[in-house]
Amino acid sequence: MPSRRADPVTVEVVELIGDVVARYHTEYEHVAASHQLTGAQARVLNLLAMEPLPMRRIAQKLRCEPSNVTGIVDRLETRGLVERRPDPADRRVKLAAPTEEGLRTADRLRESLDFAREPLAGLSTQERTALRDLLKRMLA
Amino acid sequence: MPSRRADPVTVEVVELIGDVVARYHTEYEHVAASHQLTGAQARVLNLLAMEPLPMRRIAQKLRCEPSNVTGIVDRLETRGLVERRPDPADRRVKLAAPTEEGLRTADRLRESLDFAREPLAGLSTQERTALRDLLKRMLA
DNA sequence: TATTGTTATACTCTATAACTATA
DNA sequence: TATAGTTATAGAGTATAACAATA
Repeated sequence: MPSRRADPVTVEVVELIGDVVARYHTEYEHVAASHQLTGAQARVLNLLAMEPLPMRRIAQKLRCEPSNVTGIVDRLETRGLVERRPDPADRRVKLAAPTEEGLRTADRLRESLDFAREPLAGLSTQERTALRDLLKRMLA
Repeated sequence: MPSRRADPVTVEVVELIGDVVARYHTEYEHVAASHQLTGAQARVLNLLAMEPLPMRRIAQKLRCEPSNVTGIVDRLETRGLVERRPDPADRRVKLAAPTEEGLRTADRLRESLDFAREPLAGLSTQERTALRDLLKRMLA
């Protein structure tokens, strides 16, 4: 292998992706903070708004240890945004589910995020389609 | 404003960007960990490998409070990867600079990252160019 | 007076290991 | 015995406020 040095365009794309990542992260944390939530809390609340999940599944989605989820859900529960329910099928399992207020907060969170993520507005439909296809291929 | 609901393609692109962000983050942390560094430490070391910086500037680059940089640089300094130097022009300022070993680590880190980021290899030069231009417009 | 870096403090996220209650 | 969730613990990143040295 004479060299794995990337060509100039690849280097540019990698840097741009770094920019996208930084921007995405900054905006996500900012929107979460505007709802008095940390990034991790916002992610969990958003997950649970789609469907209630066992603690273990949350950890898998977040790619972290199950012990961490206990604290995150604790804090959401203290805030009245999430509640733990027993799983009728397996008494070892606790299902974390959003409360009514949690669902409302998740909705407002998602609206803010849609808005914050709208740097795409400057692209035409054709361009967005092209971007979608390229990103898909890249992640394949 | 009747609705700010995004069109389906935009939703798809936003989700794909979320995937890219997650993947980038995972790989960055993984590569950093393989060098016994946290993500924040790797980012600072990478910054300093480009040029020595005052503590204040590092905080600005990381978008965090200056007090946090003290600890991160402390840990890099304990590891012998970074050193603090006085700024001859302003005795209040401390310049953080990589040691020889720090530069070597930064080089190996960057090589690993180039390799890890190579999902781009599946795209042709034309496609990479198109992706670059779309990302640029998106970030403009 | 204003600025640079640090310290002190408190909170959150993180992983590891040990514990409990179920299965 | 294996699994789900928790607790205990320790390390790291984060923000805020107060401080010393220097400008």
